[in-house]
Amino acid sequence: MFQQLFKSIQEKVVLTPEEMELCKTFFIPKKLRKKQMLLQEGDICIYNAFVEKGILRSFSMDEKGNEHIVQFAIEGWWITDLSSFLTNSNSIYTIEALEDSELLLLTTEAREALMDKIPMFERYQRLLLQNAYIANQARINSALTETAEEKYTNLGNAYPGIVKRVPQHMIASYLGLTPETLSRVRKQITNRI
Amino acid sequence: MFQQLFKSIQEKVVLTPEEMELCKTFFIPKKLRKKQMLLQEGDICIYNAFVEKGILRSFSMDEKGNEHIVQFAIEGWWITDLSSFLTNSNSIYTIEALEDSELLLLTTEAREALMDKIPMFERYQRLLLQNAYIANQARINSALTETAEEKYTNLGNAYPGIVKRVPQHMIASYLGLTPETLSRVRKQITNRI
DNA sequence: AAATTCTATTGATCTATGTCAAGTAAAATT
DNA sequence: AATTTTACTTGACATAGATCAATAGAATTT
Repeated sequence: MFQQLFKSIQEKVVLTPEEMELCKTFFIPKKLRKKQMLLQEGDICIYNAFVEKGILRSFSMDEKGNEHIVQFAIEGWWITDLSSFLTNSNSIYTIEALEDSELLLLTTEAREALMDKIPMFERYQRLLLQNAYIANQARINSALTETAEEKYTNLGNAYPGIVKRVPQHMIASYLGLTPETLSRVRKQITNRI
Repeated sequence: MFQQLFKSIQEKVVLTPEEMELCKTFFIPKKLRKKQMLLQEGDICIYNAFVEKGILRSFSMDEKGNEHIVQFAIEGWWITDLSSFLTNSNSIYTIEALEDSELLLLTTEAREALMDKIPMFERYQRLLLQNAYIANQARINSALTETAEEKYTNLGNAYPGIVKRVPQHMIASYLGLTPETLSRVRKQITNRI
C-alpha cells in the first residue's frame, strides 16, 4: 500500500524507521473506480492525494461546458486543488479517476501534524513544491511560446507515460487544443515522416 | 534595507530576534539600474532574489526574437529561474530590472544553510512555494479557458499594481498576446462603456 | 532643444486554430 | 450478441488573434 509513497519520500529525504511508521498512521487509504471523483467542482477540497496506483485528472469547466484539464497524476504523484485545500474555499476544479486507482489521502490537519512532528516530511513537501513550480513554469512558457505541434511533441517527449495512457482528446484538452486540431497535428506529423 | 523582507517573513512565520540577525548575514544586497540584468539567457542562475524596491521581469525569447514574459516581481516578491538555480543548468530566461531596483540575493548555498539553521525559514520558503504554485495553477487555467479580454481584465483586477506600472506591450507579452491585439481589446472595453 | 528611441494606435490582410457536422471504429455496458 | 457510448478522423467554413505597415505622441538620450 505504501510502496510508491516511501519510494517518493526516500528519493528526496531520509526518514527513520520510527518516522516511517508514524507517517503511515496519518494517511487514509482510498480506492476509486474509474470515473469516480475525489473532488467535485463547488466542494471544498479536503484531501491532498498521493497516487499509489492508477491515474487521475483535475479539470475546470467553462460556460460552454468544455472541460480544461489542468493536471494529470499517475503513480508516485500528488494531486489536489491546493488553493481550496489550504484556504477551505470552494473549488473550481473536479478531480476524477481515469482508471481504477489507489490513493493515500492526507487532510490539512494530518499534513500539518506530519510536518510539525517530522521536519523531514516538511522538507519533502517543500521539495515536491519546488518540482511542481518548475513544471508549471515550463508549462506557462510552453503556452506562451509554442505552436500546437510543438506542445504535442514536447509533451510526448517529457511524459510519454501520460500521452500513451490517456485518450487523445484529453491530451488535447491539457494542451489547450480541440480534439480536431490535435488529430490534424498528428496527421501532419505522420505524413511528414 | 530589510524592511520588505522581514515584513514578508513575519506574515508567514515567527523568527526570534537572533534568528533575524543571523538571517541578515546570508543575504547579499544588490542595486540594479533600469534595464540592467540579474540573469542572462544561457547563464546559470546563481541567485534567488527578493525585491526590496523596484520591479523586475523574467522572459524567454523565441526563434523569431519575440520576448515572452513569464514573471513580474515587485516589492515583497521573489524572482529567480528556479530550475537553473536548483540544478545549475543553463537558463532559458533573462531577468531584467524594469526600474531602478534594490534586491537581496541568496545563493543556493546560503539558502540551504538558512533552511538548515532556521527551520522556520524553510517553512517560510515552503509557504512561498505554495502561494506560487497556486498562482501558476491559476495562470495555466486562465491560459486554457479565457479570451484575450478576460485575461486582461482579470489580470488588472488581480494585480492592478503591475498593470499600472509596466508598459502595455509587456502586459500583452505576459498574457500571450501581441501589443496590437491588447490595444484593440482595450479599445473595445472603453467603447463599450 | 534636437535627435533618437520607445510606446501605443489603427488599418488591411493573413493564418492557425476553432466550430459544426458527418461517419466510422472501438470499447464498454446491458 | 446487441446496444450504447466513447474515441477519433475528415471536410467545409468561421473567427480570434497575428502580422505587416504606417503614424504620431511621449519619453530618453545626446
